[in-house]
Amino acid sequence: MKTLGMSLANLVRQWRWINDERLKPLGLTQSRWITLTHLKYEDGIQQHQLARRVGVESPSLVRTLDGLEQLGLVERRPCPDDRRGKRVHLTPAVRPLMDEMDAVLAQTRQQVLAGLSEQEIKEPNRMVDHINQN
Amino acid sequence: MKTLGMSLANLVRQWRWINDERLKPLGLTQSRWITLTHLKYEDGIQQHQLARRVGVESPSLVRTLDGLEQLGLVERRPCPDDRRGKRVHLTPAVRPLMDEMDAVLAQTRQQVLAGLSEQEIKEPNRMVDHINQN
DNA sequence: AGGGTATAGTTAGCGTGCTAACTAAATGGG
DNA sequence: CCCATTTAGTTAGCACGCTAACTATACCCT
Repeated sequence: MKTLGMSLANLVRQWRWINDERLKPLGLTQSRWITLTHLKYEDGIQQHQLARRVGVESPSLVRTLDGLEQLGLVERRPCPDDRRGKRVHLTPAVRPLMDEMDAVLAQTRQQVLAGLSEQEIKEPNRMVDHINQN
Repeated sequence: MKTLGMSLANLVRQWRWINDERLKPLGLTQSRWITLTHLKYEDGIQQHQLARRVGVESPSLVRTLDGLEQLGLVERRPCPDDRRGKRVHLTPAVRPLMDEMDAVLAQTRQQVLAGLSEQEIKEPNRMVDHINQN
């Protein structure tokens, strides 16, 4: 009596649990490491764009950034060309964490995906794309 | 810069959003309709067993059942052979909702899965199984 | 230029998952 | 038989998603 949707939801929660458990010593939670991962590739990106990349609404990101800022891992700076906006920058303090974080995430990923082929791994993306057409 | 895990998480959130949006008029939210779906197949099941079926911890289910009980859709009755336990029963009031709920869920499911083969649909379950071995 | 609309960020508050800690009842071993 | 451990349910409080509503700024159109 379990549909695909329920199974997927459980899968996502377990995946999250594994990462959270391992990254807890670093003070990182899921929303935080996802945000850092995106910032690593687009440091200085504007806040609403970052929200889009991460795939959450603005208010969700606000709280995550508040946490990261308190940890001193991230900095919000005013946007030079738009006085409403803020650019988000990584601080030097984040460097030591990054490598360890990446290692943990890679390990989890490998563990979860072991035994699945390239093609099988790409399948869910088709579903995501399909849904996005609504 | 989006990993499979993030894509899956987004997919699950969107799926949930679609169902919640359509079932809102009935007073149902995700945790509620999932619970009802399981109860439909095992009416009178004990609370901790129901939590296992649904795939959540006991405290999560407690709150969901509180809500369903307030709506008059569900009833907690004492367990005859264990004075600690409670059995969860559907009430007659739930009947009119059931059909509509099933229709909405089936429609969403079809919409999300359109264009995917049987085999592709079963793929995620392999992942779930794999993770469960940790 | 001035006024309506749109956009960036925030705050407030809800839904739903979790763990930790508690009570009451069952169970098992000396 | 009694005490220690386990189990069922609950409460309290956190993480993180959302929408609604607010402020400040930008933009656009007459």
